[in-house]
Amino acid sequence: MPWPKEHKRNTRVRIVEAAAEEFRRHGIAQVGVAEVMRHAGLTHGGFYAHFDSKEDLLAEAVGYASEQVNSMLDTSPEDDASARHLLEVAMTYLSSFHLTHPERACPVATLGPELLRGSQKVRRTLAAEIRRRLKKLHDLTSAQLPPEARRQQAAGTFACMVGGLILARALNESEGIKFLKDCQAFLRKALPSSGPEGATPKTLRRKRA
Amino acid sequence: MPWPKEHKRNTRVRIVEAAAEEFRRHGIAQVGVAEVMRHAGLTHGGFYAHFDSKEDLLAEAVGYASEQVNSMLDTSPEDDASARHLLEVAMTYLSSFHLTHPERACPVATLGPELLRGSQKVRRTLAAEIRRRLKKLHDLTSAQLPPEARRQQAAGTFACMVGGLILARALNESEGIKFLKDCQAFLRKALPSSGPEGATPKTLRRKRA
DNA sequence: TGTACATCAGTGAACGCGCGTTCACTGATGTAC
DNA sequence: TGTACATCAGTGAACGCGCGTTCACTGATGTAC
Repeated sequence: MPWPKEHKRNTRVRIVEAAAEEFRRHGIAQVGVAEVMRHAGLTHGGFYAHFDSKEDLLAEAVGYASEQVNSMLDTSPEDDASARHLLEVAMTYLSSFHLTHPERACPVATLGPELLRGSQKVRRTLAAEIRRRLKKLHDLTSAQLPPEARRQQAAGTFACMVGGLILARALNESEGIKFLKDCQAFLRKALPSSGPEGATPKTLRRKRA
Repeated sequence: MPWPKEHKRNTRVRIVEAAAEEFRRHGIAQVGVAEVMRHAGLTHGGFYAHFDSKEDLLAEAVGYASEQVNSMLDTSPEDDASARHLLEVAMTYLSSFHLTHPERACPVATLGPELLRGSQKVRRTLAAEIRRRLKKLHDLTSAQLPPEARRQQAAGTFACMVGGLILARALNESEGIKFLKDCQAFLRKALPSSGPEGATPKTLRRKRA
């Protein structure tokens, strides 16, 4: 083998990263294969040695972006505890950082409806990522609640996160940030804390170790 | 004037209607000017006698679609009362009819992020329509609540509506309908009823006349 | 150790299609006489 | 009332650009000897 084993694999990853960033920043139709390749430090001709089509790249980019957001949600800037509450995850999602960095943001919020018009592969990936995130949010709800209540909290919170970010992005920046804060406050009131005493988010943070 | 006065104006409206429907059904990039014109019963050449560009048409189509959704929200299938509660509006928005009819659905949910990449005119129209809807929802909140609570309810409910519909559309139909129902239930619990007694939505319906 | 070689990741010119936009023309309509 | 005319809504061929995709080629690399 004339090339280091991982060389091509690494290049492929670089292309997916570039695509995930550019698609989210500028939209799918607005970003050509050539532009993605340029951002990966390559020329467009080599693209089809890595992917069958632009749509296939898109499907992978969606998976990559979703994974990236999942890890963002798992770690908050102010809180390095490993166990996080549903409410904290929602607060991170509805943060102004997330608002002003579409290139690293949730692909549902940045590309959402566009993805539904993609190939079957793209739609499947999107649906799978949504189910995964939904389950994740569900697992963060209080185990003491009845099953329907947990499902409803996960669904409603997820919806509020996605819709909140999209609507905030459609307004101007300062208006958008205010809108996010209102969504945050709404969820704080809507989501009963894990303890029965109605604790504020601050008191919910549990540090480990 | 060789043609009836309103002839051209009517044609223009037909083009906007066709565009509002096709863009929402298939996406902006997927629907060409020629296709819109065909749906309006015309050929593509005449388009520029009515609009300066596809983007200008899009801006008008967004306004038209938004208005259409506003009137859908103002009238519910089961309730012809003129005064509707915030919760009822949200239930209508999160209905399976709205889910399965993207061509008549809310343009934020069907086109959302795509519109942010449009011309300034498109973005301005979108932002204006969102502010208008937000105000409308705000006015439906209980006047007895403190101002921030009303703002937060309007924002959070709006976010939950938009995000709920988008996420539901990304899942398959039966899964999507379940998801919508969970979002509905979430909002029913989150939104305190106008009366202090915690009435269910049914009891909130006030008929006039 | 050095050199010829085979492999294959990456290059860049080219193709072809779709679509937004333009423009010279057509023909339906109301008006003047 | 009927007819010639001016107007302008609508037609359809054509242009040109961008982009997804293809393909013959290049050249960097590890290997065999």
